[in-house]
Amino acid sequence: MDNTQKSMEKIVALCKGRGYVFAGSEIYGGLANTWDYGPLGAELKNNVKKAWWKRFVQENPHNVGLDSAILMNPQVWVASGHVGGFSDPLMDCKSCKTRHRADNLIEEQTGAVVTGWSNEQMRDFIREKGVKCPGCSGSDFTDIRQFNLMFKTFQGVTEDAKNEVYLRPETAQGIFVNFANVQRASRKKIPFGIAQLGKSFRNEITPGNFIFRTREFEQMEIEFFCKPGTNAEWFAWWKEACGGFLADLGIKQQSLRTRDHDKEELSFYSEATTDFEFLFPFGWGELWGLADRTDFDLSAHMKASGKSLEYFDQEANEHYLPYVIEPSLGVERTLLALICDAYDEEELGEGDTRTVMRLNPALAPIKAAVLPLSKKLGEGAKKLQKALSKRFMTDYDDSGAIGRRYRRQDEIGTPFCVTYDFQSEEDGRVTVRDRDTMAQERIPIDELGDYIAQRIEF
RNA sequence: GCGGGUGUAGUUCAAUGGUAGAAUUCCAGCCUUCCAAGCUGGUUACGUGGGUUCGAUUCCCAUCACCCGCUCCA
Repeated sequence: MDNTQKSMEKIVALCKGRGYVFAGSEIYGGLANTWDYGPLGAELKNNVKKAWWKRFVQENPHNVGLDSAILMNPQVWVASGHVGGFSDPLMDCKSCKTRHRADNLIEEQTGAVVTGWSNEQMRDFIREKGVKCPGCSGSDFTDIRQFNLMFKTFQGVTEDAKNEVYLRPETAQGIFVNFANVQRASRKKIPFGIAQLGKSFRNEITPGNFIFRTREFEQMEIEFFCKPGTNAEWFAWWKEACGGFLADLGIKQQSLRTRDHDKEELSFYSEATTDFEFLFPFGWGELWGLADRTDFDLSAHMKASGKSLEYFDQEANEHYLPYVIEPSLGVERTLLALICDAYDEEELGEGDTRTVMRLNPALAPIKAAVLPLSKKLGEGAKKLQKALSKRFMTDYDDSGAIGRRYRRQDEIGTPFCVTYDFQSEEDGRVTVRDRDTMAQERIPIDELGDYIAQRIEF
């Protein structure tokens, strides 16, 4: 089944009903676009982050980790271009009610380069040249308003402009400003990468599609520093690595595509950009952005801070400013992609269906559920669950018929259901039922932990 | 933010100017030796705030949230 045939409503309902994702601040009527992760969502999210960290920090010989502050010196955002460039001049067409970026309209229709223009200059220019609305060809626009995508807040107790700080709109800058620190402390040689995982905030004009685009989100970013001239090679390496990681997470091949940006679409500082796009029920959406950012960021910070961020290559006996390959992945988007891909309604015949989340066992929130066949078997079953919980997230369910309990676990993606029956008391074995194949196997209780561990390794 | 649409149990859907019913889910009990069985009982809803009215879930207004577009991006 293609993901576009799946119903986003059903997926959202399941997420809410079973404790993956709740609407934020719900008892107060909610707060737009905020989502809270329930018991299962918190597990899944952690598992995704752990998998990423394991693959790209723990197992990768080049990379090290970092956890930098969300609040940074405002000059960082001036240097990075976010204060000036991370805001859009928007205006609405009064007749057809569509919204447009003033700078884009001018550049498209007149060829004029508007860099550095004030909003008033653009407004007057639009009126003078009769720039038209692409929607209705009219030219009756509202005034231009600036939408800065960065959240502002105040550091310290007084709310004056001096203490104004921003919530970071990306984790990347924390890496760039620590480039020299990390290189020195870790004694890493180029090529090497710095990985960081954390929250970022963007005051998006139009968020939406459940947890796909939110104003508060978590990123998994790597800045990979390499010698200028080797960047294309490393870009190709990372493209491979990103695709491999997504495949290993369990993203289906037919749900994924890559899209290389062409020259016109590229950011002015980028030599190459590839988007990994996922087929959500609402269409293709970007999951992972891979960009060759040249030395744009380090060079900007070097200029603005006056501190050298050059790298000295002992072997070649030369100084240079490294180029950067940036794979930037959204945690919530990955989570949503995994859930959408895993969601399945399976026909069992005679009108009977079961909802199954075919999550990668390594990522599943609950690894094993212990289900005593009868409540009378509670003592032995609870003992078993206690032993398993030393190693894995487990669940225990003795309520209702056994079939119903299997279905509950199917719905939340638990890979293994362990049934403790009357015979278990005698022979010390339990029935392990596989979520995907529904096959059953008798396993000795003392081998159960290893049995599960082997099957959930990432 | 602008335009359009929508708001009744966790979910899906009723009814009504006189304060709401069902299915399913969930919980408890009985029964039950492996895939949503059965029986009994139970919890849970008119998004929020005003207005009109003797009385509003129903009519009006505002607000909040969600969905679809515009725009942006991980």
